[in-house]
Amino acid sequence: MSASTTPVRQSSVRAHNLALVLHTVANSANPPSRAAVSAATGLTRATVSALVDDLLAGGLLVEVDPPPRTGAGRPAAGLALTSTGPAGLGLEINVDYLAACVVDLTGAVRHRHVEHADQRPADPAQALAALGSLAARARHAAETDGLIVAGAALAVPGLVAGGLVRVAPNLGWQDVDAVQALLGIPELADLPITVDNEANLAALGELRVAGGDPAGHHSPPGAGSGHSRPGEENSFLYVSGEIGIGAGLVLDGELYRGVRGWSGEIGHVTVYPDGRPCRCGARGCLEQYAGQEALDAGEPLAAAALGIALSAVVNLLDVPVIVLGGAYAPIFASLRDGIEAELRARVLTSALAPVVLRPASLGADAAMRGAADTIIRGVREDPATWLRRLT
Amino acid sequence: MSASTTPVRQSSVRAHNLALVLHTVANSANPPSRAAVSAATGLTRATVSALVDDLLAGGLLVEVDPPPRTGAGRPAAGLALTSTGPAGLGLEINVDYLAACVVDLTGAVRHRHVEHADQRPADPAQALAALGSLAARARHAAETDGLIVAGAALAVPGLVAGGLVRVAPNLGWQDVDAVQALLGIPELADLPITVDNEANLAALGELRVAGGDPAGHHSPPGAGSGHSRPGEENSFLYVSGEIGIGAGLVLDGELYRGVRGWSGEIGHVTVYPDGRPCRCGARGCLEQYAGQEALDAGEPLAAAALGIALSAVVNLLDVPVIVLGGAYAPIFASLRDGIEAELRARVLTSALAPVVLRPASLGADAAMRGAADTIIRGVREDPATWLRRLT
DNA sequence: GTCAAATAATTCAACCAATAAACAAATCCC
DNA sequence: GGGATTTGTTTATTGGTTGAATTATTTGAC
Repeated sequence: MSASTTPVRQSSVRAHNLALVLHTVANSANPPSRAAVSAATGLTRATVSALVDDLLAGGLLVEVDPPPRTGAGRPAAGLALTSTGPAGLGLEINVDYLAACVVDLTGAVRHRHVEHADQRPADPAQALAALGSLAARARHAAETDGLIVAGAALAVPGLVAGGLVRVAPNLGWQDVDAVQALLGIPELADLPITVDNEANLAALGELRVAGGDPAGHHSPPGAGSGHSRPGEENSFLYVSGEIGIGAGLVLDGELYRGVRGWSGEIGHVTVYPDGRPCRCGARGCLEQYAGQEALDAGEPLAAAALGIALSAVVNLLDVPVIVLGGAYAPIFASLRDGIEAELRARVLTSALAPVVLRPASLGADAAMRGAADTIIRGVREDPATWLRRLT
Repeated sequence: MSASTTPVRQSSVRAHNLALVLHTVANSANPPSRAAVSAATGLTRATVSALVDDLLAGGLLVEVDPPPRTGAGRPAAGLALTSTGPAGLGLEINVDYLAACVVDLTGAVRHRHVEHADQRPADPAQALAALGSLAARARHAAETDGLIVAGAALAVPGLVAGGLVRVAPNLGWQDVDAVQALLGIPELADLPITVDNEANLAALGELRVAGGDPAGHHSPPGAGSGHSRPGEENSFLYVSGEIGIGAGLVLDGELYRGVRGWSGEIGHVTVYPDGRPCRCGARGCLEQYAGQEALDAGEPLAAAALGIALSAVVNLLDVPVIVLGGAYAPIFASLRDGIEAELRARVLTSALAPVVLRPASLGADAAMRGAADTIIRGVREDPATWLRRLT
């Protein structure tokens, strides 16, 4: 418990407990009753009732048919996340497509629009205008479904700091204020919008699938019961192989962005100190051996180079799981043995517990999904703010 | 705000705010008044008064002479951490010495006992018995000073997991239950005792000096005002060069131990994939080029190898500061240029903001100090539990 | 069929902790 | 000495959880 710097008042207690109840409902396999939530959280039944009332009134929970009866007693009312409440708008701009999706509070993808087109000839303003109209369409479709879009997040393949896209080499962008551009579109002007790096958001997308949430489409092998586990699958490195190689690091269920937001530059980890020169100016960067260009050229060292760099990550951070995404996902089978051989040899603790290596589950949608997830995650973790919004 | 899994009651509010007040007093340059604490925290003066009363009654704070008067108004009563309250017992066992120290709530070292002797011939039980009697003497000395030892922490040069020293190669230990051994000594039997890796604890010792706490002996260059800063000096990598090379990673003021507690194994990060064989079985590990044996042999590649490995850390984690400790501290000047050249070349963002490299400030005492700090940190971050102890 | 047992959910008084505002204390400055 | 000013305490109020009692609804036994 690190002493945060803010005072706590009674209302913070309520905010916390609202989040706790929502979280418990979200992570239950079957719609739980108030009594079940009470047992799971340690809160009194009376308190849970009061909190649930607020969440029902605020349109975050709904009562559904109870879970199958077990014995005697008054039947319970099942609780579930609503599918007509707040939703997140996930946006992505990449070299050869624009995409938008809407995810509801349960984590279900309700709308999905993808527009294939080479963005490189377009200047940032043009590309963002096109994305904006795609986003506006997605929002409109969602709201005719009864959803309320709570915010939007944009994934870009580049370095983001202070809300600005500092540099996105493959788009040819530099210091672009993407948020301002999107806010300039009338249909989006009222939304809170954020930008983040594509690998970071894709990592969050994988988190949704892997850990913490049965609303995701598959359970990881060996995962325990529905509750938030301490670390096993909640800590992993997501590696996104594109032209460059980016990584999103999730530690204990939280994305670690670094002090200045520049973490995850695994593409420029040195693999062969005297190796090939890299466009970053150094020599022997991973990107030169395992970037998409090297892969396309049939680089024989790709898997070994990845294994060496990943071994460094595991030795330093003790992350138990590595997820390969982007261009790596489809060729996972051909990379696996080469990477695992290096991990076995180079990770000091590999004998004690092997590192789990797996392909990304969401494919090309990971970043967009992760972007939308950040929005609904915001509502889930702070429902009190959402409830206050109803003036 | 990640929704934790525990409910919050009113008493948690009090516990949090007690910690907040204590933290604020600890991080103030001059003894603050209740009103100043109120202003700094956002809590009401009335609330601060009530909290301070508890902390005074519980012997964590004392009233001292007020800070120099400024203008009109009733004079304030200054508040300061007590130097006769709870204290932490820091223990260290290493290849050629045993050590114990006592640190009070203000962070001052009140007692320090070091016993030079080669521990390698001794078996674990012998070594721990000797350390135990050193610890008992330190505790006795502290308690005749009016201190109350709140707990002890032990630093060992090895891999610790589940409270056990799994392996400490340089001591020749394997699966040693050091805590049990120490608890077997009558004078220590009532203390909460923990063990941790030497590099981890040394990192925490450096944190005390570098960030967050003016009670440390020097302020870092460029550090801001007394308050807990977001990241600058609160995130760093501490690298401890001994026979092996360990690292303690501090992110946002918290030690990151890894999912299984095995983080920080920088000594086995690959630097030259086809390089010298390492006793871990791999090739080209950093340890072979920058471990103490290589340094003693005058290895010319030491600085470069360190620079390569550290560049990987910075690229991955965006840590702005690297602290060199252990055997590196005394030869810092000779390593600096070589390391910085690699960092400049290989860290992608080095042009945007250079990585700060500095020697450890605490020298050989870092781990022992850090161990003691973990105890008083426990009291500082959760004063409510300490207060409850007075049945 | 009726009644007892069991389980779910709500109501209500008590309690705890923070707040706001009034009040008391101690000093400065004219 | 008296107003202005700041510190610290007192008191009533409010928000939120608790625990016990109460109501509601079902199963199962006789």
